[in-house]
Amino acid sequence: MNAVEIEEAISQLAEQPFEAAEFPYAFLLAFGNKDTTIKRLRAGNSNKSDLGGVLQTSNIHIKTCAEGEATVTLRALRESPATARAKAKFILATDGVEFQAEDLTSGEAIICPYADFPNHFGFFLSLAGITTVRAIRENAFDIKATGRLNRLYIELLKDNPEWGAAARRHEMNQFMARLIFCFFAEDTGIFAQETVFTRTIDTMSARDSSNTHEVIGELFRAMNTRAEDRAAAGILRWADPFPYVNGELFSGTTEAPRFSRIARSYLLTIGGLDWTRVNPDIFGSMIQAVADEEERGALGMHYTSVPNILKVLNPLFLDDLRAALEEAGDNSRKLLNLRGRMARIRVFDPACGSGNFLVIAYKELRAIEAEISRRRGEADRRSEITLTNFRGIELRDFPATIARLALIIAEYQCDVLHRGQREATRDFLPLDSKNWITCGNALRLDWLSICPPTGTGVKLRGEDLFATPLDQAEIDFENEGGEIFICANPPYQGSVNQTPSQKDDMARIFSPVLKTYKDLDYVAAFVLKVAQFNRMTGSKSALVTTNSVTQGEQVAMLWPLVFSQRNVIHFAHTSFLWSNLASNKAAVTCVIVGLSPMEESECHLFDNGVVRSVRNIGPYLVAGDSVIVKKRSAPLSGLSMMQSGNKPTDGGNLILSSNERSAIASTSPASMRFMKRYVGSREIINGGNRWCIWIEDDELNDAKSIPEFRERLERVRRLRETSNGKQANDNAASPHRFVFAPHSRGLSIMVPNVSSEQRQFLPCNIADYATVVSNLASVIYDAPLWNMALIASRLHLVWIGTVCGKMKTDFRYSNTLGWNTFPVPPLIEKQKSDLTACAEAILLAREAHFPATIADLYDPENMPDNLRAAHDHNDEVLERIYIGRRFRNDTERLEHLFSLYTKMTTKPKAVAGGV
DNA sequence: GATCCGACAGCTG
DNA sequence: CAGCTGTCGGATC
Repeated sequence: MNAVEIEEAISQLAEQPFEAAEFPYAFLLAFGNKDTTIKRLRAGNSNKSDLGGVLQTSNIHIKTCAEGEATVTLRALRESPATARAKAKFILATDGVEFQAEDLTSGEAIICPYADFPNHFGFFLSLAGITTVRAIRENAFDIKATGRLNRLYIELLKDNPEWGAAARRHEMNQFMARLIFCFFAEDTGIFAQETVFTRTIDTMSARDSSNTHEVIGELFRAMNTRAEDRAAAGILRWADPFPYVNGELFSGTTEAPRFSRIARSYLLTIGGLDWTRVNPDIFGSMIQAVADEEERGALGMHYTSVPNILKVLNPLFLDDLRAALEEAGDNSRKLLNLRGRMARIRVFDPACGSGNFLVIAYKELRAIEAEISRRRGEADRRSEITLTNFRGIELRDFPATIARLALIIAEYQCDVLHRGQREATRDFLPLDSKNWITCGNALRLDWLSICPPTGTGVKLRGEDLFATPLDQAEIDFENEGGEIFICANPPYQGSVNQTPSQKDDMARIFSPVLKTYKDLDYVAAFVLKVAQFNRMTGSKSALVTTNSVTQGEQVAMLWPLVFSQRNVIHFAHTSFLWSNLASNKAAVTCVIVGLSPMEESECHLFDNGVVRSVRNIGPYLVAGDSVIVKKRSAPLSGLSMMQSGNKPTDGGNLILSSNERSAIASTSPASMRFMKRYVGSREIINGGNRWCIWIEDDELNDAKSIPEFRERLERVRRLRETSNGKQANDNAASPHRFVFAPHSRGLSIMVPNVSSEQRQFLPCNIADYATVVSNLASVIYDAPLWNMALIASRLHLVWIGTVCGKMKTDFRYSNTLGWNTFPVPPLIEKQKSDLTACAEAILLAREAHFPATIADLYDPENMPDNLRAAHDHNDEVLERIYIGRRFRNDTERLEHLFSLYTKMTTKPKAVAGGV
């Protein structure tokens, strides 16, 4: 269940007559517990309550009671030993009149009339496994309104299928936006009489709903007609009290879809909600899901929390403005200048969704402006910050419509907050008619025409920004001091999952300037376009992106282009986990990169809550020079060749568990010679046995005499045949072979391709010739052991952690990016034999703890002393080879590696003589 | 022929 | 069910 569904279930529960015995079960059911869970609680075997209530382990202890006893009951629940024993997170007591609950983790409590408890449902959301951002939890209204509007939307489409078709989609969206505006306006004093919109529909439209659409249409028509034109337009008398609104919101057709009786009653219910409580930044991001079938299930998936938005906006420009405010103090002149500067600031979000970033930016600017006006003694002064300075582009029609509405609502709320209700209402209508949110594809639109660098309407056309670089002086002149700040959380999409249309967008942006761009994430197109725009207009920008564009192979594709546009990273946030409303959170790790086309003397690097002021930030988002490491197909430093492991592409059919292996072996003893040990990342790290079918070409007939193998090979053949992958197709005729099989004899060194960032050393191990290493690990075949000493070193881990890709924030090992690029001074034989001894010592230290796995041994909390000592010695020996002593810290390690890498890749001959 | 990646995905305590 | 940590196979070079 998502938050909206839970809210609906809870509201329904509160409307029904209170039944003391049933309430606890109904409550748990509303929070998404399964029927079987409830059944077991009823039967008593999973009910741990010692008070005759209902206690669900690790969740909640509920007890209903006689009237007037809620307080004592809650105390009893709090003090009950069973509550603690079952680790309950919440306690809840109610008599049907009063409702009391407490969050035992945070100590927060709720005491309210029974009928009001649905308004606090966010308090209990963690019962449903939904851990939300606090802002959302506290805005029950936005979730409630979204749920109701969602119902209405679906109901209307049922009766008016043509409104759902592409041709009328925009009208439908606009219709919904108008309704929302009217609900807001009638509750907040924008319409002179409270609830006039809902009441008029209720009284003027027939109960059978047959003319509801006509009534609404007439009201909309009134709001699109100026007072002086109304007589001529023949506006009906009952619609006349409604003011002229327009602002394009009510222009165009004022037709409304037909309403069923159900739809009409939904409409009236929604009108009855208290719309003063709407929070435009949250509401917008939730409501955008209503019109999108794919998103409806994952409500709030793209909600960007306010703290995350401020991570972008504060360092981009708000911190600077606040510092200027601080500096101005009470100096009237300086305050005036600052206000003038702020009035010219333009904020542009080329992927604005429902306008989250713009709304927050607007609110924050208004707060600063209000403080200026307060200090100047002009508290109720009209704001100089205009909505026209907040521009956005959004691909989907409904969010684009909502974004405009959200800004309008934000403007009104800011006026009420900073200037007072009377001033707000007086100046609000009619709405400005300019359109500042463009519905379209940001990667195809000309940003210069949507957010031109001058306020006077001169349009620069830049079809190909590279082909026609504009003269910087000219732009400075046109810009007249108004700053532009770009902020966005554009869509991410890895190359494999891009739609044909997205691939086409990528081609338009990158093909003129880069040969191999197809492995870039979709968001990279926004990064480059932003950098181009910065260079042309002098704007500064900050984007939330997937951390992939600052890692691994993408760095060498994207960042040279960004730097060639003379942009620098003037601030950055290193990887942080995304958080949103969905119960299974979007599994994505983000970074924030701030780009500036100016020379910045001071850059700010935000790393896990700590800010550092640094001279420069490189594309891997580490302090220091902007070194870019390129993939190599062979080692830079005379190391042994490392390869990918063997790739099955078998749908699991060539892979066997221990059980499967012994089952086959017992029926066909001859099968044993065709089965080899099979290891990938998981087996290297966590142990465990897997096996694979390994058949040489000349043994195929023998192997096929075993029925189980015959069937498995047939399944592999079918799978490869029907695959979309060319390589799989090509190998369909030889299902007994892995599609890629470099397996060879001899001692191998294996490195898992993915492993946890928790470990202080990269896991690696050796294998004998009988082992098949999977494509989830990299291998050095027939390996001199000193190679392993390098892999196991702290230096290598620091290198891999910086220049390779990541899985979330976990290490992802790559031969081309990490091993082949690893800079090592030339090694003499003595050094190699020292390192070999180090590697042997590490293996021996591990052996002393047989059968502990790598995961056990390298658990950072419980690493055995002898193993730690062996690694310490290994690092000592290796680091002496680099600089004659231990490095002081990882920063020094990385700086040295980067500088050695730069030397070795630019002047390889100079290094050969010794470092 | 060989990889690097996933607005991820599957396991486990 | 939430934290943890690495599968699998394809598009791309």
